[in-house]
Amino acid sequence: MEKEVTIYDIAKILDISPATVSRALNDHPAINSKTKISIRAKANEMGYRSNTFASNLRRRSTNTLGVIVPRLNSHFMSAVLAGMEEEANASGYNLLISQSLESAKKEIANARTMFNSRVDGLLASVAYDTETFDHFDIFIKKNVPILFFDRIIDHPKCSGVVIDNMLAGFKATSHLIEQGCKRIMHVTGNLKRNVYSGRLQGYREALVSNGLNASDELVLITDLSQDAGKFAAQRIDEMDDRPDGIFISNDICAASCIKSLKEKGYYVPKDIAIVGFNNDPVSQVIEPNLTTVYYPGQQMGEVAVRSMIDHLKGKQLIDVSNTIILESELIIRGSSLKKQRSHLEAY
Amino acid sequence: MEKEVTIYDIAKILDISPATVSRALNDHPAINSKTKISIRAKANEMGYRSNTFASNLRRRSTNTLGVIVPRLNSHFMSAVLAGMEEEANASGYNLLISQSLESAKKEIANARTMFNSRVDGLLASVAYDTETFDHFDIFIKKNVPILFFDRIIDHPKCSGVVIDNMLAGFKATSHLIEQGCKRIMHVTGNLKRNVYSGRLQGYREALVSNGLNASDELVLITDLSQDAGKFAAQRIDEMDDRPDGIFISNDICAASCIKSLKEKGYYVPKDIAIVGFNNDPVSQVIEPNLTTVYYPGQQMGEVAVRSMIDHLKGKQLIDVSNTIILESELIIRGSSLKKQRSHLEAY
DNA sequence: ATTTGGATTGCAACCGATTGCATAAATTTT
DNA sequence: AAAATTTATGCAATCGGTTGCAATCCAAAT
Repeated sequence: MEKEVTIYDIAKILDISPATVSRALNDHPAINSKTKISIRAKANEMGYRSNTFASNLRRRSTNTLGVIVPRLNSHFMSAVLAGMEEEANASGYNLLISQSLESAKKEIANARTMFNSRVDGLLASVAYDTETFDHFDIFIKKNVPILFFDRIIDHPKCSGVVIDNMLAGFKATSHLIEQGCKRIMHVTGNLKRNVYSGRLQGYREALVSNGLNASDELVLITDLSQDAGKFAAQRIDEMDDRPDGIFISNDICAASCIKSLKEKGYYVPKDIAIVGFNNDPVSQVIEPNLTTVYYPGQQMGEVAVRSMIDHLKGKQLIDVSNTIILESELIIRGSSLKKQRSHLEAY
Repeated sequence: MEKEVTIYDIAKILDISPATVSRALNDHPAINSKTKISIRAKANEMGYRSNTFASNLRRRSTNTLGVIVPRLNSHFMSAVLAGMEEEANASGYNLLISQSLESAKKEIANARTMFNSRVDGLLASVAYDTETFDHFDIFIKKNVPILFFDRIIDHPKCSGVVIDNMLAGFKATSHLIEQGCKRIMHVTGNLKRNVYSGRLQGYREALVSNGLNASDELVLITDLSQDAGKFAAQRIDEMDDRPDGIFISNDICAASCIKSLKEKGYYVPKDIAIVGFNNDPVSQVIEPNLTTVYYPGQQMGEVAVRSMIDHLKGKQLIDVSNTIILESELIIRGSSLKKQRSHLEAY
């Protein structure tokens, strides 16, 4: 184990003070540029690396952002994290990542850990069953900025990065209506979460403005898992008055639902047209290919980190508690096309 | 912004020394248990939180593990990370995660960052085109343990967590042979990576031991992307002597290949049987469902972190440079079943 | 009553970088 | 040439825990 080189070692060799070395390495304007050059050269030569802890301790900041996500292993979240990582890395920030596994309890524990690790800022997408904001209060109190993404909590001191879920839900449903669907079902998740309640609202508005049935019996609240897709298909099979279109808030769930429906002998989209959400890889593999809402994960991650870092560096926009809304886009594929070429893609 | 509480504040109030407070909070055996209790109570009451930097600075360790992966956004890697996160979290370790995006250059930069962040240990799965070990030398020199997982590099000082890729490749290929395939193709990735070279070797052995053609023209080296799947199908379509079975080292690629083959009018598995790798969600959505090799991602992450932490805590097993081999399992689905019920799953 | 030894606690020196203030050196102004 | 600035560097305190070693306390042993 080699001994670590410190600024003291450099100072001693060059016969100057550690303070000067520190300033030189941080490009402080008060240091003569020739001095800087020689110090830097020597530092390199000696294999010096700055001790982050000493620096953090003194400066009282960590250059680390905390990230809490519901699950790491979803296509969407992977994309978000990939974006975050790239952006953070480019600005010299590190990410401390943890997952709540959709449990509020674990989320609370994670928040605590992040807090104790003294992250400079927190990026969070809340769990399925998170009810309160309490566990984030400590951050607010200590002035640590919080930015929510995707699944956000409205709070006067926090900003957020989202898509317009209402609009996305509206577009998805309207598309089904255009394709001739008259009785449209919606399979969604916990309505405490903005993403699901927003989409539901968009779905309802589309129905209402077209004079279609928007009753609660057509809304199925699930955990949007693969099993939930099966369950939905089962449920539909048992209905007297079956839907001719379904808007499902998650592609994995939608794909599994299509699969089950086909097994039960229904034709998609002829009998039932389906629209999913997320543009997950499965949407391009299921037959028929799944119409879905594209949702810019990578970009969401990038934007979230960028806006957090800008905020930390004092460059933040005028409004601290602003919400950034990213575009989403309906990608039309076979699973919803009743009118055009639907016979080709039917099965 | 509230003032942070330190052990000095606690010490002053209780009229004891900071050293005692520090020891009490760390459950040091020399401290009287009653003293401990009262110190802990007071610490809680005052909202004390330990300053990690001061602690790290003094102890010269970070309680942080660095993780370098090729990509964050794959199903397999998400599972690995989820496992790592769980295990690390349970032991009070943090994860610093970065992705190489399959580029050796970025991997080198990431390694440098990890090194400068003074991670206690490094967990890595190397990029597609990593050629040398050089960028990891600094860790070895400073005695920072490195553990490779999945895509490993053999090095006397590093341990690894893998599956038996050769065996998996052998099983997958043998299965195709059992189903009556006589001319089996293999689509794989960069052979510098153990995972691909191992599977290739297993594939060859299965062919050879069954007296089948194991020539190079049947091996297609690609990046295993979706496009590569299309490309493979295209290539097959142009062949004079077409294969009747394909073993593809990645489900995403395999699914896309099946899709393309179907579009070109081939029947799977009747004309061409296919086996993939990874048990990605798409494998259960593609029609016919994809036979694949299950690969315990979550468990791999858990084991990697656990074994790293055990090592760091001095509990490591006798052999420092051991390799842990996890079980993989062939999951048989429709895409390879020529004999049994194949007509049902044919299309 | 004195000694012995384990159980507790305190002292004080770190860990390595940062920074307000003072000082010295170089340059300009008068 | 002396005074006033400007420019560069150093001093020393500080961030908050950790830990080797010494000191103290108290009950058991002699």
